[in-house]
Amino acid sequence: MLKLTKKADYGLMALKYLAEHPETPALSAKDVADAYGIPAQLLAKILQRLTKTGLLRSQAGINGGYALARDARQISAYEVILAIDGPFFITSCTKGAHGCELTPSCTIKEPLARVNETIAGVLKSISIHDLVEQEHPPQGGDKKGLVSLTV
Amino acid sequence: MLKLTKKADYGLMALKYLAEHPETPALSAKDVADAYGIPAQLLAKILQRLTKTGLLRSQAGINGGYALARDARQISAYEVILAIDGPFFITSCTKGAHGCELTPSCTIKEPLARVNETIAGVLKSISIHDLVEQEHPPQGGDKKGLVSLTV
DNA sequence: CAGTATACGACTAATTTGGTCGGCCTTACA
DNA sequence: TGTAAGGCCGACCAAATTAGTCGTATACTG
Ligand code: FES
Ligand code: FES
Repeated sequence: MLKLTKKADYGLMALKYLAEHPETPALSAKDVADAYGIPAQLLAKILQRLTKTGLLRSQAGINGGYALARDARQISAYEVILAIDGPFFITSCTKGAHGCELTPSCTIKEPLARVNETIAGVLKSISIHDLVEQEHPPQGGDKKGLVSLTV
Repeated sequence: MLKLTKKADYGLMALKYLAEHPETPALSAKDVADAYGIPAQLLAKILQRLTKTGLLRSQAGINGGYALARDARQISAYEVILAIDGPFFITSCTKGAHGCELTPSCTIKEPLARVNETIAGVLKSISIHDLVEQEHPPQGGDKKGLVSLTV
């Protein structure tokens, strides 16, 4: 409930791993999968998807693999999740398309849509680079990426 | 993905409905279920759970039913969701108990835990009363419950 | 060409969620 | 005092989603 899918998690982990190895021109799906002990074929599919959405660049053939398409700072967690799991809405009813015709009396969705935006905002404010940074977390009064919005 | 379960949704709807009818001493699960067209038995179970966690007061017997245990302002969406779906973590690995022993190398969880807290914070800042209020939403520069935290 | 890698779709398995059923206990009130 | 409206609870089944596998085709390197 209200949690990332494993695929999205894997995706983030992989991107982070790639961000940590900027020297290497490309890392194969297997390399990354082995590093974290996640199913290679599954990760492969995930990376393929990320490639299709433009977050990664791929190279087939020997010594091929994947590399970030942009700087780690320019890739937000939001993009990754979006690419892997598709658009997400906290409310069950999509609202945008045709509303919740079944339960027209329910007005819960409106305020919840804001929660949704808030979450999206937070996710957008986190970049892959941030994930790498916080590897060694105990830094003091850090304050970048301040999120502030009214509910 | 990253969405409320229907149960939680139902629960919020029900609480909102109860909040909208403060005159009546108690509304039966069936009353509420009919009002929104949701399965009565399922709603009943949800309301029972909310009762057990102290958000509702119940009354058995004829003319019995449920009523809010506290003022609508004092019940947060967070509590409701927590009561229905159990504690939620955005990360797959619970982290608290025994960490992610399987993938000790993964440090994704740390920053994501903050996202988790942010979401929880937003949810906590929304009360059932807010849901009722925003029924007729187009009010101007409202600014209560401002959430602000660093990521 | 041989070998290593991505690309992609179909499929199955596992998990989670949604929903139902049946029996029991409590209370109002006729 | 008995009966019907209602809550309470656990077991169970069904549907949906997610996780993971397999097979095959294609691309690149040397
Ligand atoms: S769930 Fe669709 S309007 Fe409430
Ligand atoms: S998923 Fe558990 S540490 Fe990353």
